[in-house]
Parts: sequence; C-alpha cells; structure tokens
Amino acid sequence: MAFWKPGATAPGVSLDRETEKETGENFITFVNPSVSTFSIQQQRQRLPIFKSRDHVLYLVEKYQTTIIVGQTGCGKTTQIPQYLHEAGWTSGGRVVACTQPRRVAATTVAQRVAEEMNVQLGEEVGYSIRFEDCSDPHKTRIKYMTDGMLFRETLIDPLLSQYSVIMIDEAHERSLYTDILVGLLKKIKKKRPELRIIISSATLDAEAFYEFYNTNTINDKSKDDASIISLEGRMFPVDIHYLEDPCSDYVEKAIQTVFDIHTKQPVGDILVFLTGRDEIEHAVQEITDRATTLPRSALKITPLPLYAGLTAEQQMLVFEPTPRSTRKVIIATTIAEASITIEGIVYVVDCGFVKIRAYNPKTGMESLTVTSISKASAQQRAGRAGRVRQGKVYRLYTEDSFYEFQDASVPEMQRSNLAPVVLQLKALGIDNVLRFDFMTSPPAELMIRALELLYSLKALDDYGRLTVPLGMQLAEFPVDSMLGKILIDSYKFNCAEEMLTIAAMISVQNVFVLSSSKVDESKRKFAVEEGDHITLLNVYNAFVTRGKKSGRWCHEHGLNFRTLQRAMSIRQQLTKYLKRFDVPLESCGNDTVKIRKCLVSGYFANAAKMMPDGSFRTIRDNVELHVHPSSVLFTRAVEWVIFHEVVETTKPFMRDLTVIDPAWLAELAPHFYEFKKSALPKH
DNA sequence: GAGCACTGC
Repeated sequence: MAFWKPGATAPGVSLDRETEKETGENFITFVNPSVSTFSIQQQRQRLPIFKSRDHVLYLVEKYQTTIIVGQTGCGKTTQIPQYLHEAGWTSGGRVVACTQPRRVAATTVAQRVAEEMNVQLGEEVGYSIRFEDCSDPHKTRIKYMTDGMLFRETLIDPLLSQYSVIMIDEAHERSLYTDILVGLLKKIKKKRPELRIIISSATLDAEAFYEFYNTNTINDKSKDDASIISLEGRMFPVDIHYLEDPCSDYVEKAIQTVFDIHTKQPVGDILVFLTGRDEIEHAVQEITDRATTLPRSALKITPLPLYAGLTAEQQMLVFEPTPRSTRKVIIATTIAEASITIEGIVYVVDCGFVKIRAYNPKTGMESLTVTSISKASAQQRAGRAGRVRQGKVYRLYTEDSFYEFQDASVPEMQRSNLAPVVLQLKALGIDNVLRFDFMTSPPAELMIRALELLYSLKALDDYGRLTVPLGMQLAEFPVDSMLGKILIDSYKFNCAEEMLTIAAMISVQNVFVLSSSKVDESKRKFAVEEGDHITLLNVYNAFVTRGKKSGRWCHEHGLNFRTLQRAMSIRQQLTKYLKRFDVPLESCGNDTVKIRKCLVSGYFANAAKMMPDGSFRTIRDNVELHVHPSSVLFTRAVEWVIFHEVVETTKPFMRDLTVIDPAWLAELAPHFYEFKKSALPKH
C-alpha cells in the first residue's frame, strides 16, 4: 500500500504550493465566499489550518492516533479530510470518515466540502445520517456521518475495514456514541495497525484522549503511538465582563443587561442564554413591555425566543435579517451553544446555568435540573460573540464563581440509561460490559440497573448473554428497549400496525405545539379516556387521513408538522425492521384492550396506582409520582396506569400514560410481579 | 393539582 511520506509531494498538492501566499490580510473577504474574488483553492489556503497541513499529515502518518485541538472556525472539519484525500489516504477504494454529533453538521459540512472539491454531493464526498444515506458505496471517498451511524456500521463490520482514517469530530462534547466509538476504536486499532484515528476536540480534554490512546508506558516519547497538535483558531477577540457581586435573579439581571447594552453599546445583535421555555417567554414579554419606555428616537429592540419546542417556522425568525433601525435580541436555551449558529451576534449575555437531564439508577427516574455550566460551555457561549467581529460577553456571575465551574460537563455516558449501550456492546461480542475500556467508566449502578432491566425484558439470559432472537433483535432496533420489546411482541395481540404508530409517536418530542391556547382545545379533540398512547395514535391517524399529511392542517390543530413528518419516517424505518424480524404486520382495528395489553407486555415495570389524594405510587417500589400536566389524564381520576418515563422537575412527573387493568400485570409479567402478588387486587 | 434542556439510531 502506497502511503504519502513526509517530505515527499503528495498527489494533487503541487498546484496548491505554487499559489501559496502569506495570510494576514482582511479576513472578511473570504468569510463570505459570494463576495470573494479568490478561487476556492486560494480560500482554502488562507484558512489558519493550512499552515499546519504538512504537520497534520506527518503526525497522521507517523502516529496511529492524533489528537487535534482546535477552536470552532479553524477549518479542521472541512479541511483535514480533504488533506487526507489529497495525500492518498483514500486510494484503493478506502474511505476517510468524519463523525459529527449532530445531523445538520454532517449534511452542511459535506455540502461545503463537495463545493470546495467541485464534485457532486453523494459521489466523492457524501454523508450518512438516519433516514438519509447520501453516499455511494463505490465512489464516496470522504464520508461525513453522525457518530450514531458509524456506530451502527460496527454492528455490520466490527473492524470498520473500509475506512483508512476515522476522525471523531467535536469529541469534547462527549456524546454517548462518541464515547462508545472512542472505546471501540481503541480495540479496533490493535487489530488494524494501518488504521489511523483522529480525535478532534475544542478544549481541555485533549490530554485525556492522548493518555487514553497512547500505549507507550515508558518514559521515552519516541515510543509514543499518539500525538497532540494545537491549531490556531480564527475567532475575533471577545471582551469578558463579570458581575462584581453575585445576583439572586439571573432572568431579571439578563433583562437589565440587555437594556444596558441596547442603550450604551454600538449596533450589533444580542444573544442571551437562559435555561428553559418559562424563563425565555418571561424575558421576551418583559423586554417587549419595557421597550415601550425607550425614547422614540432610539434604536428599536426585537426580542425573539429560541428553543427546541418551537415549530420550524418560529425558529426561522431568528435568522431574519434585522432592519437598520432595530436591534435583535435572541433569547435562547443551550440550543444556541452548538446546534444553531446565528450570524451577526456581537453581544452575549450568559446566565451561567443549564438544564441537565440525569438518570438516577436507584429509582430509574430521570431528573431535569438547573445546574452551573462548565468552563468549556462558558467559553463556547462567549465564542458566539466573536464570529463576525470583536464582541463582548456579559457573564451574570462573578469571576470567582467562574473558576469554581467544572472544566467540562459530565459525559452523557455517566448519566444515561445504559440499556441500549449494554445491548449494543453485547451484540458486538463484548460480553463483559462492566470491564469495557471506556475513557470514563460509567458508574457501576448504571450498568447494573441496565442489566436488570434487560434481564426482565428477557433480552439477556441467566448468564447475562444476549438471547436469540429477542436480545439480538432489540440490539439492532433503533428504538427504546421497552418499546422494542412491545413491537416484537405485538404479534401476540395482532396489533403491530398500531404499535408501530405509537412507538414512532413516542420517539418524537413536541407533537403538540407548546404555549398556545389552541393546544388544549385541540388536544381535547384527539384525547381518549384510555390515555396518551392511544391519543397519540389518533393524532397520527388523523394526520395521515383527514389531515392529508399537510402542514396547514397541523397548524389549524395546534400540531407540530415537522415532528409528525419525523414520526412518519421513524414509523417507516421501524416497519422495515419488523418485516425483517418476521413479525406479522396486522391491525387490531380499534381494539384498545389489545393495544393496552401489548403496552403492558413491555412497560410492566412502569406501573403505578392512584392514591386517594390524586398522586400515584409505583407498584414496584412505592415511590410517589404525579401525572404530568401535558398528559390527557391530568386532572382525571383513574386507578391503575403504566407510563413511558418519569422526569423529575418540580416534582417527579410521569409522561405518556395509559390506563390499565391490574390483572394484566399478573397475566403478562408474572416473572416480574410474582413476589408482589399480594399487592395486586384479587380477580 | 399546573408544566416540558439538548442530541442521536
């Protein structure tokens, strides 16, 4: 195999060299390619990363693992795969992969690189995300993909043999699949010495990745098989302002700061980070009210909310260009930290908090709590002010409290339900998941809880081995383990068609448009006394029949069009799996008893009984629970329910409930409830 | 009795 050697000229490189020029001129000229007079190749050479091109290629050649530290905007994501391609790493049918934690990033970066290489997207340069494979198995040389997709490929080809280089981008975010891949690649690299791994991280974690991959234990650097390189960024400087004294109400302080900036600072839009919808809607309202007291001659101010629960149309408003006489204030959740980038932001107001979801293995409950952000998050938020010109960040906390923040937030692996991780690792032949080499091992309680759940679902046998076929099928199924079990068992109740719809609707969030008075009214039209699952089934069926799958109909009924479209895609995908598993695709008509019994066959562990005061207790542990106000069963008197999940916010709330007959628990989950039969009423 | 950070397969 012919590799490019340091010092030699790589294929396709000679032309670049001749036109190489010193950088340092006005950056703005190539920030916007449409007004640039430079060719694409010249623009590429003007990126700060170009200066490190040879060094990066040298390290990748010499070391099996290279850790690249580089700020957003340095060009690593678009350039490094191209450098590797130019240097011959894609010859002989091999592919360079670059993973992203988010779908949009994978598609937009692939689009950009295809333009730079002047090729058709989906041919030499492609992408692969759920529901969308825009790549060609024979032609694609550079493949951008979500980390979850690359992980799924390991289920088919455990050594990922078609890839010569695998670049894990944004590794500092420590998403669940990034962490699994980081662990798996350590195993794969032992079996494939020719494979090269690039871990790209924006921050302080770099050293930890290096330690994880470097197999050299002696004190002689020349024996290292991992290396680190830092790349220069291309951000504009951001002035940091702290509070002198801590504040007690950061929402009020944020509003005051917005007006301070508005009345004292030059033009430029403002981005405010708060933690959730309530705070955001409150701030938007207050800013609107107080703006009326501004002098008529002053610059106008337009507050805009931004969070995931809004419809696509509502979200698009933040991208509308601002009229000359107006300053835009975007008030956002953490969604604006990495997922959505808004151009033109010059001022950032950072409250210093974020809502974090964490899984408690003792109770099996998830909590959603407001916690301090990490230093890395604070840095990322500040960076949002330095994309177009020099910016300012106003941190609504003291400098001392900043230094008390954790360096990085807790990796998802440390705070998630690990049932799917356990299933998938076992499907890869990694039986002892407790001893799998994770960069940061998850707490043992999380692992044990996952093993217990999988055992109760009969996905694991008495020896902790994956059962055949159920365990293997659940490992492959891109759906929550309990829902997967329900889908596979649906043939027993002749209701696969109904369960496919329910599973798809449960897998998406925000079916009903939030914070609209129409919603409650609209929801009542679809609501049934059996509960949320069958209500969701009704909504979906109405959408595809009466609603003719149209956005207009959704709008009229307070439903989120994009969410329902996504539910259709998921349903389609899940249907393919059921066909492959030979589950007969029957419909039970409108037999809600069959549907609810089928739900019990998977959700038996999540059962609760109502108390005289209207609260609930779990049957398993007698833990107090409440009906979430978004449920159609909220304020209704019912006796026994099963639920999809519990999320603790102000109280532990059950979400997505269905009314059941307790006799079904004994009938369908005797292995789980046998020892507690006395707790069930006699029938 | 009154409320839902964000991704991903």
